[in-house]
Amino acid sequence: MVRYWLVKSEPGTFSFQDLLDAPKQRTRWEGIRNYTARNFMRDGMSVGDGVLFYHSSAEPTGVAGTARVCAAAVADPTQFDKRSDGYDPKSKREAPTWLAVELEAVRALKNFVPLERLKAEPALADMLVVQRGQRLSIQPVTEREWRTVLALGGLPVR
DNA sequence: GCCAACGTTGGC
DNA sequence: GCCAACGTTGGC
Repeated sequence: MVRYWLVKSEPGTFSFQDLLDAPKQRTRWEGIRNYTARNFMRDGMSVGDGVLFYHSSAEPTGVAGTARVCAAAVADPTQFDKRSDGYDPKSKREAPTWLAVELEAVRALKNFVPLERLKAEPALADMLVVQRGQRLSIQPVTEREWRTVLALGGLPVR
């Protein structure tokens, strides 16, 4: 069953263009340190799921492109790396606390869809990313929301 | 840079 | 197990 997701990234740290430029256009989605987001990766995300790549803390904020899950969640290596911001001294190698899926770029939206446009779209009124105070960095997206965002972005909906 | 909203931590 | 304090997120 294919599902849909939205992931947030600060483009100053890792933008959709960075994903397009990455080897094989893939990256491990490491550094997630929120239990709800981790649980989505562990229990929800499957290879092939569609992903909206959202730029947060940016000018403008909004959806820049689409990606897909290309590998299921494994232990996030940065939790064991003392030099990493994501280092977690409480996490044990035999029972890792934090996980990371792998994402692969699919394509940039033809038109970047700003948050303002998402908020203005009645079909997206219930979408998590437009809700006030919603800061989850990995969010489930309904098929209808997925189709609507792709249409706003000028991509054909497969 | 501000600050509202939220998640996590830790004292009790 | 409660909840105040704290740190972080992220829009503006």
